[in-house]
Amino acid sequence: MKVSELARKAGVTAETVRHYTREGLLAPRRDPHNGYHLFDHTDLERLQFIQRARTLGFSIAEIHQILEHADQGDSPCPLVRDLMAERLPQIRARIRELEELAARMEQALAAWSEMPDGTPDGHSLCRLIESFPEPLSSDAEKRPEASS
Amino acid sequence: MKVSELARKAGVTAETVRHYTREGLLAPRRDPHNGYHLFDHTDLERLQFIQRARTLGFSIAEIHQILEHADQGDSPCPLVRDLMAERLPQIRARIRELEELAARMEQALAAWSEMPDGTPDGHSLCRLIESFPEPLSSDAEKRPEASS
DNA sequence: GTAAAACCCTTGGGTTACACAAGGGTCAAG
DNA sequence: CTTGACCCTTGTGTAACCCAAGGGTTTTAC
Repeated sequence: MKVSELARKAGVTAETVRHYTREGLLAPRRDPHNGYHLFDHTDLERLQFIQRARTLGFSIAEIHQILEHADQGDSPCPLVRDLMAERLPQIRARIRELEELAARMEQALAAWSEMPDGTPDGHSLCRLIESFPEPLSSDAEKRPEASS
Repeated sequence: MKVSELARKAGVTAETVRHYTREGLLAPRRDPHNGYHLFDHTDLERLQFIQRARTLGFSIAEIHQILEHADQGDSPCPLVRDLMAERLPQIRARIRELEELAARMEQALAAWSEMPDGTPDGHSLCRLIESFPEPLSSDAEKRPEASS
């Protein structure tokens, strides 16, 4: 099958399939006549595997490692376990950070009602933001993805 | 003061200061003699404001808007409130996603003990991953930042 | 007084996981 | 045989910086 059919069966875009192919996660045959990528059933399984791994938080680079192990006949499972054990506390930490962030924002919104909007006067831009504690210089705080 | 001094006082890297300057968040004077950026106290306040806003989840582009409002003498507070009200549910949603992710990973690690590692056999790459439910094609699940 | 250390500048490339557009070849249907 | 639907590759953009290179400047130390 060709790119779009594989993409449809797996529920991803054709661009994603091409991306994975470029990155070497998928290695389809080529139609020698026109250069089209030709995928088979194992490619579909592989793609579904990739998707499951993505929902488990693995990066493309990590999945690449996992697939290489498997392709060499080695069990990738120990690697997978190590990666998970490494990532899990990071996720937990991230959750805590975001919870603190949400708490700060709620606190800010609540404080609003008791604070006049106030025009910036050269010493204050927005009290609402300025009234927050200065971020400790050595903080483990990482930015959330502000993807509005 | 010069770049490094401002950076040190605010607890960021000199690169970050230069980045904000390039992006127009900071507009230091220039030493006409050598072209160095020259910051004053209001730049330090501005930078600290930026940092607080960052810990509140605002993007650089949003902070740019906020600062522009303030620079024109308008109160940026209503804008800030709108942005927060918009972002907060996104943060909450993100927390839920990450919690589900963490739960899946824990489930996976727990399931491990009852599952042999198993060499990939052409139909299975890693049961641990494959035993997870197929991601529903239309999922709102966004990837966590796998920055190990 | 001068040489090395420490800073400053700009430009350009790298990071993640794709999305999107351009420019052009291929293929099935009418 | 001409659309329209695909396919290909290549290049660009995204967020918020980090880092290196190449080259000027200032400060410090001997």
